Formats: sequence, structure tokens, C-alpha cells
Amino acid sequence: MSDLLERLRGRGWRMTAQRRVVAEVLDGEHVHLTADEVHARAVAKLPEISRATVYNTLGELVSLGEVLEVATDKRAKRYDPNAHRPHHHLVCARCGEIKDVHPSGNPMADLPDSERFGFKVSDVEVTYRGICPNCAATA
Amino acid sequence: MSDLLERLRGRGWRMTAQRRVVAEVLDGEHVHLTADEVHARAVAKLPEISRATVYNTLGELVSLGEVLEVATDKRAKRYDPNAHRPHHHLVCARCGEIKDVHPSGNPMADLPDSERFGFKVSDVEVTYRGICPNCAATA
DNA sequence: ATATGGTTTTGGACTCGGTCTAATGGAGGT
DNA sequence: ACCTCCATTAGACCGAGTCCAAAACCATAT
Ligand SMILES: [Mn+2]
Ligand SMILES: [Mn+2]
Ligand SMILES: [Zn+2]
Ligand SMILES: [Zn+2]
Repeated sequence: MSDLLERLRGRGWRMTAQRRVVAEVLDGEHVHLTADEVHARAVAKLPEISRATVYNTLGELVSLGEVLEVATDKRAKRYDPNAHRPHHHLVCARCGEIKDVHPSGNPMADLPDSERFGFKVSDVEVTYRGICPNCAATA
Repeated sequence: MSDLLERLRGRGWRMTAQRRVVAEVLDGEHVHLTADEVHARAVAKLPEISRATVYNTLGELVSLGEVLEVATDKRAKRYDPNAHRPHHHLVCARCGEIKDVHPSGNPMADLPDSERFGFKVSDVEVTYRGICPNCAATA
């Protein structure tokens, strides 16, 4: 049973068949699907769900803070249900696979005042890039 | 006179009026223009330059390693002529202004082996987000 | 100077990811 | 049952970017 689903129910979010399948599709570890991937998997469970509803629902989940938008490549945004434990990403430059990672160290502290240009800095995002074992084998 | 222009000439890149204006537009510090911004500024100097040529030229400059693509927001890619001194970015969450920054520390070393999932990790990209002084004032 | 052929430029059609809208449907509250 | 919202839907629309075939341009050979 989906963690996300539990939390949403707990928050009194109105549950519908469509919203349920979207939440179900987004369950798991290292899940970073595009909207169209979510739609494809949702259709498998509920054939008539529309693309618009998937976008609407994803947008709401993001507003609720239950899902994160991840923009690791310059193509489609990806949706990440792992919103409650802060993490960064490791991306395969060939196939695009994305893993959640938890680097040690605090990059925030590594930005000296002289490099802040008067900004109030509130957030830092780290993206590692490389080649996944699968792609390395299929070189 | 443009540093970029010098380097391109030195590499024997065929220079044309269109390519020159694109290279000129891309000169300077903390420059991170979208393709359409480059086009707009190029048109000011050479009224009939086409959008396609701007895209072609930017693509070539990227292939040559003379310009970097930066994807700090999920909208248009930005083009960064500061390709020869590695750096990261500080982005204003409100207006989108982008500064080049040089954090201390080595985020690469902060990713333990147990968090690499067998990837051959080759690159890391750090994006700081905050509010620029200008936007803070206009709150 | 002219001819030749490869390279560059161009406008427009096209794709892709995403948003918006107006109409329809359905869940709850009375 | 009825009414009022909210959710869902199809499809039009949009911005960023790519692709293509035709035209213009440039370097060189003659
Ligand atoms: Mn993640
Ligand atoms: Mn930069
Ligand atoms: Zn891979
Ligand atoms: Zn700002």
C-alpha cells in the first residue's frame, strides 16, 4: 500500500479513482517519471484517464509538497514522490536513469559570502552525472 | 573585443557576419542568455539574421566547447560563454538572474561509494537558489 | 574574372512538453 | 431529489526547439 496515498488521505484530500491511480503509480524508491510516463501507467489501471487530469493531479501534489519536480535533463520534468527526505540526484548521461543520493558535507556552507552577490541563499541542489553500470556494460 | 571571437578565429572557425554577431552578443561575465535573447540582440546588429542560424551557431559553439548550455530553470536553455573556468550557479528564484559562483570544497568527494550505485561518476553540478538584492528590495 | 562545389543561411513546417478553456460529469450536503 | 462545487475531459493553444529543402554565399581551381 502506498505511503503517499496514506498521507494524502490523512490530509483530507478528496480521493477519486483518477487521483488514486496517479498516487499509486508514484509510489516507490528512486521513482522519477515524466508526466507522460505517469499517464501511460495510469491508463493501464484506469483506461479513460486523461492527460489533463494527470497534469492537474501532479500539479496539486507538487503544491501540497508531497511530490517534487525534478529537472535533471532539459526535456520533460520528472515527478519524485520522495519529498520527505531531502536528497540529491545521480543521473546516467546515456540512458537518463536517476538515483537518489545523500552526499555527506554541506554545500551550502561552501559558498563564501564574497560569492553570494548579496543574495539571500536558501537552497542548493546537487546533480551528479555519470554512466550507469548497465550502460557501461552495453558500451 | 571579444575573447570568444579571438579563440574562434584561432581555431580556424569560418567567420561570417552572422557568426560574428552571435559571438559578440555572448561576450562578458555572468552572461546567461536564452537563444531568443541572443537572437533579439543579434538582430539589433544584423537585422536579417534568422532564428535558425542563431540556433545553429549556438549548437556549434557548444560542440566546440566554447559555450556551455545551462538549464537552471525548466524553461529555455541558457548559453554561457564562461566555458574555460569551471563554476557553478546562483539563481534568483524570483527574477531568474544568474551569477557565476566558485564554492570552496569538492562535492565530488562528498559522494560515498555506497551512494554511487555502480555508476562511473564524472561530473557534478551545483545550483544555489535564493533572492537577489534587487528582488529583495522590491519585495 | 568565372565557374564550381561545398558550406552557411533562411523561412516555414513540424515536434514535443506543457497550459488553458469551456463543457460535462459526479460527489456531497440540504 | 436537487443544488452547488469540484474534478475531469477533449481539444485548442503555446513556447522552445528541431528539421528540411531551397537559396545565398564563399573559397578555390581554372
Ligand atoms: Mn529523487
Ligand atoms: Mn555561468
Ligand atoms: Zn544508463
Ligand atoms: Zn531577482
